[in-house]
Amino acid sequence: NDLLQQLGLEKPAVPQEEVVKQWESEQAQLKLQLVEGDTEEWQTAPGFAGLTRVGGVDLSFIKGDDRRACAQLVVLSYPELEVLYEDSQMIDLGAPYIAGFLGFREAPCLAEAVHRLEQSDPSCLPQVIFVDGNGLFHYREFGLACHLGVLAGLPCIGVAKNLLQVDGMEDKQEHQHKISLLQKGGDSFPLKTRSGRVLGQALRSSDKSTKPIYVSVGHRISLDTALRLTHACCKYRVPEPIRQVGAGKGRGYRSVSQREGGLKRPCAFPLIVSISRTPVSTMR
DNA sequence: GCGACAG
DNA sequence: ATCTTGTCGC
Repeated sequence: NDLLQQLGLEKPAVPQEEVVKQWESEQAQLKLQLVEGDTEEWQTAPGFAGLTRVGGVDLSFIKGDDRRACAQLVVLSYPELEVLYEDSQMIDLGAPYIAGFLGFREAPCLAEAVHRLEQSDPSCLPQVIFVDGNGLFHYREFGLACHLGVLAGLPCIGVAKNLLQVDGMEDKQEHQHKISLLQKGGDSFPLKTRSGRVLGQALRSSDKSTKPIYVSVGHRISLDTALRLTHACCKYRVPEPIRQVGAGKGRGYRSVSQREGGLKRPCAFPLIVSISRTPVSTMR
């Protein structure tokens, strides 16, 4: 393999079929550790009393390169939704993107980001993490949000911006019709499997957005709690924790104080702990 | 051949 | 995921 790399050639490719087969069994294995219901006191408390930190994670890529990416974790205060902590790290993805197996590509590096914070300042760990992608609303009921939840051992909520065609849930037209019935922010309808099991909820996250977001359980939270908290974290269509992660794309070198508005008050936490080694100009 | 395909 | 300008609407 070293010789092949020196010659600029690719390593012998493992048949994707084999990889998928392996990953399917790994998903089934990890799924055994999944916890579907509420496990924290704040989750059932009125107004989510006791919840003070919500997290968001995401990966962003450089145009032509599907291997190099910037993995980010942000922690926001709740209910203020102000940024308390931000971690950006350039990483090299080992795994390719295969629909239904996003977790193998993204979960490991995101779990590492959580681990870094766990080591540096556990008191700043998020009590729940919003994940860009599905949780139980998935072909085998184990999407990225479940995957990360199990790896990190933290409550996670899956939020997808596009509908994943799971099962034979229903006609696309019937789905569109239900969407048209969502009148205001907070309105939602269940995403049921053919057997009647509810895997998620389509949520109109704000009054202004017509296109819903798809919320599902990741880990250690109930769907009802996930839905209510997601709505509570939406100023715009995308939940603030995930939106703020996006706001940090390509800004690995910039200090937070240079960002719009800067800090509104002193913060006990370091804002950027790890450093992106990719020049800002190459991002986005 | 055509549609589907989270990020 | 990423590439991209304007445009329509509140």
